[in-house]
Amino acid sequence: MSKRGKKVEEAVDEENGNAAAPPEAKKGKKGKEPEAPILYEDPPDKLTSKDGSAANMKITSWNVDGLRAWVKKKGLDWVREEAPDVICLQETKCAEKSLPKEITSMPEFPHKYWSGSDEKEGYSGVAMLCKTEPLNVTYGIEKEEHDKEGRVITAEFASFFLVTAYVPNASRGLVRLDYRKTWDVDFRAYLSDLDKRKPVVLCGDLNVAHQEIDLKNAKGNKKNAGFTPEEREGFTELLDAGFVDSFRELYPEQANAYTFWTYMMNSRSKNVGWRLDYFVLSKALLPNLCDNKIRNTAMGSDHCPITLHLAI
Amino acid sequence: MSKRGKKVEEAVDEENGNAAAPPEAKKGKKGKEPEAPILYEDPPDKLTSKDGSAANMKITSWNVDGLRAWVKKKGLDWVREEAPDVICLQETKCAEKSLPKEITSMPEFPHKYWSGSDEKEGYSGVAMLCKTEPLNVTYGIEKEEHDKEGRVITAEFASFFLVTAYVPNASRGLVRLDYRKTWDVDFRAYLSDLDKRKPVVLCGDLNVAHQEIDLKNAKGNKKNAGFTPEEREGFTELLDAGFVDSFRELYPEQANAYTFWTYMMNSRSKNVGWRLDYFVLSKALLPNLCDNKIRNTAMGSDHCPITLHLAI
DNA sequence: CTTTGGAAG
DNA sequence: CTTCGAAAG
Repeated sequence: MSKRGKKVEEAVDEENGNAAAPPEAKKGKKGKEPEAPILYEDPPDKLTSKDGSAANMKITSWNVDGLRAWVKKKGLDWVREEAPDVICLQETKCAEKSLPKEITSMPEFPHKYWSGSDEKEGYSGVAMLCKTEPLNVTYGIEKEEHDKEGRVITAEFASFFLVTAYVPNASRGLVRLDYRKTWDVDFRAYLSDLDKRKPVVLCGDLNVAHQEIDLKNAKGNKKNAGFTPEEREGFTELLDAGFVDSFRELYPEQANAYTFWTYMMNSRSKNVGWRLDYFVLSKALLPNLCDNKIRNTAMGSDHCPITLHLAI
Repeated sequence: MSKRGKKVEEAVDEENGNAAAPPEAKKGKKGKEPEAPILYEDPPDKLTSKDGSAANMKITSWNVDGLRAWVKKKGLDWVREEAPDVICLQETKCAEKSLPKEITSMPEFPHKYWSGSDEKEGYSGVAMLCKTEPLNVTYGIEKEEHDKEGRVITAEFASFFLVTAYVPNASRGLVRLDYRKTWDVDFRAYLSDLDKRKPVVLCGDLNVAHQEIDLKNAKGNKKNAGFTPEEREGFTELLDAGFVDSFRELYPEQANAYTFWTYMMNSRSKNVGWRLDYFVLSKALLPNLCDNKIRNTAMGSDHCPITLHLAI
C-alpha cells in the first residue's frame, strides 16, 4: 500500500534529483568498495586584503533549511561563536509570526529583516540580521513576478550594497528550469543596476554549481537541477556583467570544497557535495577582499555556512 | 502569515475537540491555581475468576497512535515484558510493507494479522499478534461500506471470538457523527451475530467514554466527539445486546481510571483523561473474567494499554 | 501536542 | 534524508 519504498526514492534521485550520487557511491553499494572520502579542510582565515588592509567587516551566509529546526539544532550558538557583523539566512521556511524568540530577541543583532513566501507557508524565505543599522533595506528584485516567494533582501551600507538571495531551484525533472532562466536574467539586471550606484556583495544559495570543480559528480549531474548548462551559463553571465566569485578568485584550483550535501545516501560524510553558496562581489570590491571561508564543520542544515572577510 | 497561532488551536479544542480541558485547567492558566492532579493507581492483577479458576489467557490491547513511532519509543519492549498471549493494536497507521522488522520478525508471536486503510495511507489500521494460531481470522464486519479503513480483525479461538476494533472517531465538529451512528448499529449487529455462535471478547479503542465517571471533564464534553449522547447510547445499546464492560463490571465505582489523554495541555500529567479502551465480553464469559488492568504507566502513545485476564 | 504521507529540496 | 504545513486524532 505504501507508495514510497526506499528503492523508488533513490531511483528518483538518481534520475532527476540533485542528489549527487557519484558512480563510486553506487558501486560501493553493489560491489562493496567503500572508497576513502576526499575531505576538504578550510584554511585559517586570512584577515588582510591584497594590499595589506585589515579585515573589518565579516558577513556570514547560511541556508538553514528550516529556521525552526535549525534553531533547535543550536544553529544560533554557532552564529554567536562566529560573531559576524551581518548574518544572512536562506530557506527560513518560517512566517514572521512563527519565528522562535531565541532569534527575534537576539541582542547581538538589533536590526533584523525578514522576507517570507506570500503563498506557500513554510516555503523559501530569507533573513538578514545586522549589528549596525543599514542605511536602507529593500525586499525583492523589483519585478512583481519574482517577488512573492521571499527570496531577496538588499541592505544598503555606506560603501556597498549587501544582497542576500535564495535563488529558485530548477527542481526535479527541471520543471522549473524555464522560470529559473527568467529569474537569472532579471536578477542579473537587478544586480547590475545596483552596481551602477555602489559596489555589490551578493551572498546566498545561488542554486548552481558553476564549474565541474564545484561539485563531486559533474558527469552524472549535467541534466540535474543545479548543474544544467543553462544554470551554469546564467552564473557565467553574471560574472561577465562585472562580478567575481570570491571563493574561486582566491582559490582557483581548490577542488572538493562544497557548501551543500544532500541528506540522502550519507553524502556529507563522504563529502559528495556541491558548492551552491557564494559571495559574489562587484569587481570594484576586489581590493577589499580578504577571505571567503567555507565553514564545513558547522552542522544544522544540509548546507554549511560561508563567511566573507572584507577590509572596507 | 502563519495560520496556526497557539491561541487559535486551543480555541478549536475547547469548542469541538475531545481535548478534555477541564474548567480547572483553564482557570489554572489565568488564575494560577495548579490544583494537585488526582491520579489513579491500578491495583495488582487478580489472577482468579469469581469461582476460583486460575487465569490462563492474557490479552492486551493498545492504541499505539502510529506503529512506527511507537516501536521507536520502545513499545515492543513493554509488550515483551507484559508477555500476553495476544496483543491487539489499533491506529497502526502503517501499510503492511512499511512495518518495522522489529515487529514483523517478533518470535514471541508467530501468528500476525494486519489490516490497513485501503484509501488513506497512514490512517487507521489494526493488528493482532498471537502466540498460538487462531482457528480462523477474518477482517472487517461484513459490510462493504465499513471495511475500507482497516478497523476490525476477528480471530476465532476454541471457546470464543476475539475481536479487536478501532471505532471511527466522530471528529472535530462531529462531522463524522452520522457515519459513526451507522457504524455503531452495524458493528453491534456483527458482534451479536458472532455471539450466537460463540462468546465474544471485544477489545480496542471504542472511541466513547460511556458514563460521566469515564472521563475527567464530563460537563465540558457533552457536545464533543467521544462523549455525545449518541455515542454513549450506542455503547449502552451494545451492553443491552448481551455484553458487559469488564472494567466497570469489576470496578463499578472507580473514577479517574482512564486510557487516553490528549497530547495537548499536559493532560496526561494532570490525569485529565478518558476511558476509551475496553474489553467488552459476552455475558456468557463473566464466569471466566479474572481482571481488567489499565496499564497507565506504559508510555509510547496517547493511549495506554489495557490487559484482560481470563480463566478459560 | 503528536503522528502520518506529500511537496519540496 | 529532512524540512515543512495539512489532515487527523
